[in-house]
Amino acid sequence: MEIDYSFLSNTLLFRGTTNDEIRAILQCLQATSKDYQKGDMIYHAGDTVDSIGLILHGSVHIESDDIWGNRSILDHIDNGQIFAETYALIPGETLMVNVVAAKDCQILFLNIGKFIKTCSSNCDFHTKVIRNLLMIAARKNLNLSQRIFHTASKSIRGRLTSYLSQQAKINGSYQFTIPFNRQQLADYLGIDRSAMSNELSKMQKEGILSVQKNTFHIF
Amino acid sequence: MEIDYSFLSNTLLFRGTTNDEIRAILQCLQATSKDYQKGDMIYHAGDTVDSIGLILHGSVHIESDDIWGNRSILDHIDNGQIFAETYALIPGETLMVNVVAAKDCQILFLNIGKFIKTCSSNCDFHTKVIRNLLMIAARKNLNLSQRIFHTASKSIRGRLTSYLSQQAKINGSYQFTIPFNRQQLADYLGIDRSAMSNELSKMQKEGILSVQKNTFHIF
DNA sequence: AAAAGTATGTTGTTATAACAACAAAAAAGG
DNA sequence: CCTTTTTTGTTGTTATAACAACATACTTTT
Repeated sequence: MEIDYSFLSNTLLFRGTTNDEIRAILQCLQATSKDYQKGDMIYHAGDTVDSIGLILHGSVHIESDDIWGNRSILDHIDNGQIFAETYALIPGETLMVNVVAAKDCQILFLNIGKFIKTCSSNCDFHTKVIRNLLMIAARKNLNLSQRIFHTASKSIRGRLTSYLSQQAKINGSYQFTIPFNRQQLADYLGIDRSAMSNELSKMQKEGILSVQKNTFHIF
Repeated sequence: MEIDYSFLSNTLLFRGTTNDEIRAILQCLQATSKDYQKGDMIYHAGDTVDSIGLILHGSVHIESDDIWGNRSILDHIDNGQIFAETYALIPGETLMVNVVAAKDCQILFLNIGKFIKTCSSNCDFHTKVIRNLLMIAARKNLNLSQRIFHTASKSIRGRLTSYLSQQAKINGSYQFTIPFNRQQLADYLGIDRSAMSNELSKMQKEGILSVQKNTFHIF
């Protein structure tokens, strides 16, 4: 397996490690890589896993199929990011979701479950990876909490204002651009797209905000 | 400060550490304890924090006040558990919620932010605490993901079946008892209590399930 | 045991969001 | 540049959940 160390050392997981350390860690983590074609299922709902996936090339979707067969995309994971770390860390916990290749991709699998539990060599670089994992988990936690927060209101208006207020705060400006199109924003907030469009129109008529494409201006 | 080492060594954060190690860790984490009376605000929304709280006695609520002053309880943290770890780990991130004493309580504050960033002594017991923190974060992650999952459906029926199916699976039985009363379940699923009661009645009439208090039986 | 306080179920009304269907605008492709 | 596809906005209808108000059951207190 050809390893691109400079790529890995720029990922959140390996941040702050040297090439030598990465080499050692990959050994510990029993790293293997595998290629997938767009649409391939990488992990199935119901699987138990002990390896996280790190995306070397391409991207994946975290998807959920409900009982009626409706597929919804819960998350998009890009190049350099990891997935399934929660499930790899908690032994025996079954995946609620599918992981599907969004593009052709190459995944590096790292057996983190075994690593956490049994790898005895408590060297410096072990701690680095665990710290990095902790920071990734904390960040993910924050994102999940925020989403729950923004969907707490029962009205479309309430959810929009919650989300948009936060975006304004993050950007430090009443004018900002969001990383979603309308459908994605509606999915994120758990509401119907057309109803949301309608509400945004009303808010513009009321003079609360203005929108051009993904750029919002709150008054 | 009197430290109850046997209590601490039974918490998830200090699991697997000896009394001597706990003593050293508390030093590193600049541990201080403080007493609060029921209703006291421990952390305010908008604060930035670098210390996590570990509950020595009592319990706290994670609360949110919306713009209209409606207070909703997002989480209940008990004796031995920690709070604010996400915010302590991510520098500069402001709290979205209030932490309020649910009972008279004693909180041990641990400066984890500084610890993660600057504490240089990478000893065995440091790694233990970080590992424990990672496991706590992963578990929290899973809980948040599951809540998002159960609130993904737009109908009350859908949310109930999602939640109840999972409970049945966790308990390995079609008969199980949930840790919520009706109001708490409704809050968790983000729906109106009376509407939920109504839906549960319908489901019972349809012969899908039966309920007595918090005990469900799915057919 | 009575009284007060909570929790739960029931019902009817109302507001609102989902849904469907389409038009208009924007982006992508040839 | 024209065609096709995708995205967004608009409208009307319908289903449904929120809400309010109350009755009943269950707890807790004294």
